[in-house]
Amino acid sequence: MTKVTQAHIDARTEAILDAAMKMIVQKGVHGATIEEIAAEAGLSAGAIYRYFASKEDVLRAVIAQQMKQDRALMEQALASTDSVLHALLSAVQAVWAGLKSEKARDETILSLETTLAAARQSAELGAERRQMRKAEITMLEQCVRQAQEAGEIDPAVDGRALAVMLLACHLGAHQLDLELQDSADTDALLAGVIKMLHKFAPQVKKEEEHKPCHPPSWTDRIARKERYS
Amino acid sequence: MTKVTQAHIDARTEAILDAAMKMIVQKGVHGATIEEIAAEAGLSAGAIYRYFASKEDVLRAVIAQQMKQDRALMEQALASTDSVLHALLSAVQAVWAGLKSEKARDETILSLETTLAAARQSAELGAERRQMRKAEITMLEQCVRQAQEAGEIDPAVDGRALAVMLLACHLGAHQLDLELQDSADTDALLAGVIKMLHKFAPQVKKEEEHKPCHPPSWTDRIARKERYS
Amino acid sequence: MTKVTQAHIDARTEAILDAAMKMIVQKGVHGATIEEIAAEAGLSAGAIYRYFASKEDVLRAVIAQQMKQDRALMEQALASTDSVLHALLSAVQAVWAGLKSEKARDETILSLETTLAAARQSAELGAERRQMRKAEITMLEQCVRQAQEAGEIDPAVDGRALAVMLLACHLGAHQLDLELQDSADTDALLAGVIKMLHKFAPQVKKEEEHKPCHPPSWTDRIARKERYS
Amino acid sequence: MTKVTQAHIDARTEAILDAAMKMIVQKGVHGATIEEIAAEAGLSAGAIYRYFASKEDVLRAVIAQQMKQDRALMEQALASTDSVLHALLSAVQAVWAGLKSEKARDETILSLETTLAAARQSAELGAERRQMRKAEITMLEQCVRQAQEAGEIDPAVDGRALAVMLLACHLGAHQLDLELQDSADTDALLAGVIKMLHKFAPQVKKEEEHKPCHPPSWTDRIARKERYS
DNA sequence: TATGAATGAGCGTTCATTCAT
DNA sequence: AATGAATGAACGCTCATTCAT
Repeated sequence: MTKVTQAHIDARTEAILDAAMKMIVQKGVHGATIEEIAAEAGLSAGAIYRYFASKEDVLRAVIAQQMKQDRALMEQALASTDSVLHALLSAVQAVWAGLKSEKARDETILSLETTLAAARQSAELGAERRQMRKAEITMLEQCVRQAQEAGEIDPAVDGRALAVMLLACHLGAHQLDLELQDSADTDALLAGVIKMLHKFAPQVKKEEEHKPCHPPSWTDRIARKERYS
Repeated sequence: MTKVTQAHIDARTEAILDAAMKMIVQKGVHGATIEEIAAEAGLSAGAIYRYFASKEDVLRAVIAQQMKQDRALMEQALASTDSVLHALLSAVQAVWAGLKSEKARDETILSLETTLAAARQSAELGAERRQMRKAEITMLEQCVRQAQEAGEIDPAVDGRALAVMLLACHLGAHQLDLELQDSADTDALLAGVIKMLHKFAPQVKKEEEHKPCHPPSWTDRIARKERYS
Repeated sequence: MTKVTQAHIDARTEAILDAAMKMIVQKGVHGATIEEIAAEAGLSAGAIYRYFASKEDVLRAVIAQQMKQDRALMEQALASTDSVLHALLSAVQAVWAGLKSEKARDETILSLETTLAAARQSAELGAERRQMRKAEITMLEQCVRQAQEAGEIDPAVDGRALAVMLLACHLGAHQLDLELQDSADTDALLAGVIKMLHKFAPQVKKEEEHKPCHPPSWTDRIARKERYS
Repeated sequence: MTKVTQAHIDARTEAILDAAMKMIVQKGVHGATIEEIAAEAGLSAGAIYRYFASKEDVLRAVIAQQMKQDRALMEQALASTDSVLHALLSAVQAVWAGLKSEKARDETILSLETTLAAARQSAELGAERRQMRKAEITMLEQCVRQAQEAGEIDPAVDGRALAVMLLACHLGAHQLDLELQDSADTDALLAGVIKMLHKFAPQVKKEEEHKPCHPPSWTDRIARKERYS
């Protein structure tokens, strides 16, 4: 007899999560109220509770979704196989390219909000977050190791150290991008990272052959980049 | 004419700010209550309002203070003069050493909280934050430039790009440290950064002579560092 | 013309009342939700409103039904005719036997809930309840009177007083049984009441000849009853 | 510096409890809202939480107070020593006298409300309630035993059974009184109980010598009592 | 007729803020 | 100047009730 399909329920759930993400970004985890989230999702406050057991539950779902997307993004970026160094560079560039996207700011804020929530609230969330970071580091490390075996990166380099540095650069770049807003110079940062990776190569001469995929030549655009006001 | 000296007022103000900082770190901006802050500062809730107009006012003051301290820390770290590269490395190490200190976690949390507040609330706060980051980058860039002029870093390197990368590494390292908790491997990260800086040098041979100041040889401790579980 | 017969409507109404009774017993008048009642009755929440105007309406109906059942129970218990004292004792025992039944607890709770509702809510409900109690007392009083006329109870005894006492014992016994749960000693209470009734007999010698009907010898079981912990 | 004394706090607490009791009696445990209780106590809703941690806490306190008073009343009533039967009769009369008091109705409702809460909600409350009833029964039983030893009650009577019966009569009388309102005939009930107790005496002749203490001769007033309308 | 998604009023509770002391 | 009792607005959440399907 029910006309309301599972698809409808899923759509609503999705809408609530989107609305919640938007409000969290705008007002923060505590500042976002259920009423606002509901209004943003086109519902009344009470209706939220047909889809989530509590506000905390909504928050958890938002965070979980964001973490899943985060990891998927990196996995996918590292999936290229022709040259490991190439893949690494592609990954770096793909992630960096995200900074330019519309939702970058929101995602960064949400990520920081998650970091704080994980650092403070439930130990469970913290553990989950730690697992995610470890997995990310391990993925990067394997990538670096493969590049070393392929002779693309100096075998003397500590793979893990480089992986951690890359991840830190990634996280810091997002934060800087958020803080510097329009005047951010993340292109310069990308160029720096790429140059650094090349410096780690055994031979310094292959500096030109990797020319990236989708975002056409970030490196080139650095020169055109306006200086800070 | 007043019995209550300015010094007394300042002391109280300071105590309130310290207490607020502590509570914000523990509970977050919204989670920290005036009553808790007052108790931590040794006052009653009502007394706060003799020194600050509102809770938001307290928060703003805490953030402002944190930003001032942040900038001071970096300025001081870069004040060394004998060798610019040496100074840079010292600065990097000094900041990194902070990660190990008792208050590192608190300061990172507060910094992220500030980042979020600046990204969200008043445009004024955001502008202030942007200025701070720009100044930091400029400081680092000048440092790099000097090192290049002194022949310590390859002149072909984009100074600003390197500066941005260093700052991003710094910020990201703090965040990672917060998220990985005890299992963080910031030593490896420091080693990576140092190695990277050396890679940027024209001659690779000066790798050993900079041996740092207070925290005795982070580089050495990297080898002893246990792997992730 | 209607496909839906009156029988169907009655069956649904009955099912809803049963479900409501069950939920009221479990959760109390306020604690029972329409949704739970509906689920228990095998309907959706909205369907209830085809049979009852409001939740309060359902509650009223439940209470009315309970009061009707209450009175019917006592009328039936007193219907025996061979010996009036015998009938009285049978009635007492039948009611007491109910304490042991599965539904005793539920009925007691519902009865107390009804008592409270009658004492608080509509004056109409209160009047109805009062009528019920008066009728019960009158029934018992007539019974006692007949026993007195039959020479089974001392004619000097105030029939109404004894009737009131018997009813009070009955009500109190149910309440005690509810409160003492498994460790209740209602057998002892029954024995006391029976002994009391015999004490009221002109001659004390007929103490043995009434041996009850269904529940085999409550009196005998008293001795076996364990003491309170 | 505080002008607000402990006495003030105690007074407020008391006021809240009184208000809570009043509202519970009027609307029931669930129907009584914090706002109403606060208003009745002359406070705003939020102020309640300076004195009690939660609504449930207020309820618990009300119930605990009521139970304490209940037990105290019975203990005191049984404290007389000249004649145990006399004490028992006094106790019965004292409790019965309470039925006439202004607050009797409220206390009965509160007691029933407590009974229901104990039967349903926390097992802790239920256990407490059970303890209370057991203690009451034990007290009455000892009283009966002493009366038996003093030759005032037939030694063949089961002391515990009589005690349980007395308590049940007590509880039932309160309930009946609540339901019959003004037309209740609790005097007749008292007379019945007294007569019953005398019937249990070895010799029936001492029927006149106990003439009670404070409430002057309930027995006498029975005759004047109007019949039901 | 029956459904169950949605509403919206109202609850318990928290907490920034005020103010009599 | 400092207290902390009190306020009152707002939050998260529940649930009786409605109504499109």
